[in-house]
Amino acid sequence: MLDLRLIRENPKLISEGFNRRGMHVDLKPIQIDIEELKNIEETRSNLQSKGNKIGKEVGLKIKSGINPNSEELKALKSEGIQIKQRVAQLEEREKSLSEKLKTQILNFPNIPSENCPTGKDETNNKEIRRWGNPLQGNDFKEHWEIANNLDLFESERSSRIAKSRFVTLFGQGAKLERALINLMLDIHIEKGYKEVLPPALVNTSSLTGSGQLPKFSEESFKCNEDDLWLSPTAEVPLTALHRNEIIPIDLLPLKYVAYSPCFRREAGSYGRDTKGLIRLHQFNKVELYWFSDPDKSSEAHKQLTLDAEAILQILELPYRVLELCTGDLGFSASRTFDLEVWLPGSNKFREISSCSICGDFQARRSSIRTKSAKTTKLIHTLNGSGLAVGRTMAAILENGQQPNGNVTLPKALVPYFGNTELTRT
RNA sequence: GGAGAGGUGGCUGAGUGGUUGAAAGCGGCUCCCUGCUAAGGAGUUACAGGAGGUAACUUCUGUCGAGGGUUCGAAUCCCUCCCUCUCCGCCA
Repeated sequence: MLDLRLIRENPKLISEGFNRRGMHVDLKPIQIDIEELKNIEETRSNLQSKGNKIGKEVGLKIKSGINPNSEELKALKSEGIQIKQRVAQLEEREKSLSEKLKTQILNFPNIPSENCPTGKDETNNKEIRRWGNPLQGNDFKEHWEIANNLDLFESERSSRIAKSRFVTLFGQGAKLERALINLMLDIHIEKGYKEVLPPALVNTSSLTGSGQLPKFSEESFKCNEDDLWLSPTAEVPLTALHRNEIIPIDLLPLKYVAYSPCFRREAGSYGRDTKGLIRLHQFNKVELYWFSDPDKSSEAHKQLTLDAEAILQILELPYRVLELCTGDLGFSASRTFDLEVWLPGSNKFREISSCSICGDFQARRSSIRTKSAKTTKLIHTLNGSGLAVGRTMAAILENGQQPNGNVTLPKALVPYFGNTELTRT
């Protein structure tokens, strides 16, 4: 959420930020509403002040022994009633105005960081670095073919259980998923992250706090009987973990790593990535999350990205790092580095992690602050996958595939999996 | 799901209609005294928003789980909801 005060005092900064995202919003009407709201608040609080004084006066007079039914007191009381009625009128207007403003502002995305390159869409993203040697050739199979051969998972019967875009893992496939989750968690814990296993269902406030609501309600599954949604990413419960808190500055940064199943409706992606593990309604993810001192968040962003990259390196998976341009930036992010893993079967890089700094955007929505000696200020939040587990499995299958149909596993995974390769059983 | 109890400041915990934003204690901070592993004394210590001032600061409003209501006046009375705890039932 953007700062009301900033909209009031520096609307240019905001509209320029929106322009860089390719959005054009006229802030004038909002500014007018903010101004009116301010004026109403002022008159209202003056009236209340008057009312409070009358209340006290009545109390004192009664105490001093004046007849409670005297004309003097009656007059005071009726003045009190009148004030109360006028206050009620003002409050009504105030409430509808501030609700209107709030919904508008909750629908505004974050302002891109000045470091974020301006661009129209994903074609303007900037490659920053590469790691590893991508396998090239025409003989590489896509991961679902490999998996099918090894009986790792099945999609068709999963739609019997649930619907399309769900997958059921079997045998070595299930075990590999488990091994990957454990490896990722262990490595991050080793680096000082605190492990969290959050609820998979989250309420409306949590989704609003991290930016998924109100704008993207069609992206998440909702439980109709309750104020609960299936969490689309652990970013949501992790942000909500410290909602309405003031975190002492010497405790920062708080670094969390969370494994969670993630649920997404994938509305509007019919026909895309219908095969395999790339785009599912339910997938597993290990998420990295920082609550950072706002003065140190830029450095934190780089570190978080490196921590996510470390998993790819340990798993010997070639990848590249992209800096997203303003046109491809997510709603809550002010700057994002995407990690894309190499998939030789389809001969391209695929997103496997998105490492974003959100500045105070989520912190303002969720009211998460820090306190140093004198001042209280909003903290900065950062998140990134470390990594998306299903896509990691796809990458391991495609990069480790052998001509005989087996898959050689990265060395680091062997202790977790208990074998050096996946074989036909 | 049924019955009961309760939700107050960083924490513990008073407060059942009138200068109570809230006693007391703990903790935190500042200063003083003393000087050796400690103790004592004084002061200070919630959050949000508005107005005024370069600023230190002053001032107004709101906030005692949330939202309504009664009243000139509510932490205190009434209603609804949420949450926590205890007992019973059910359940992985």
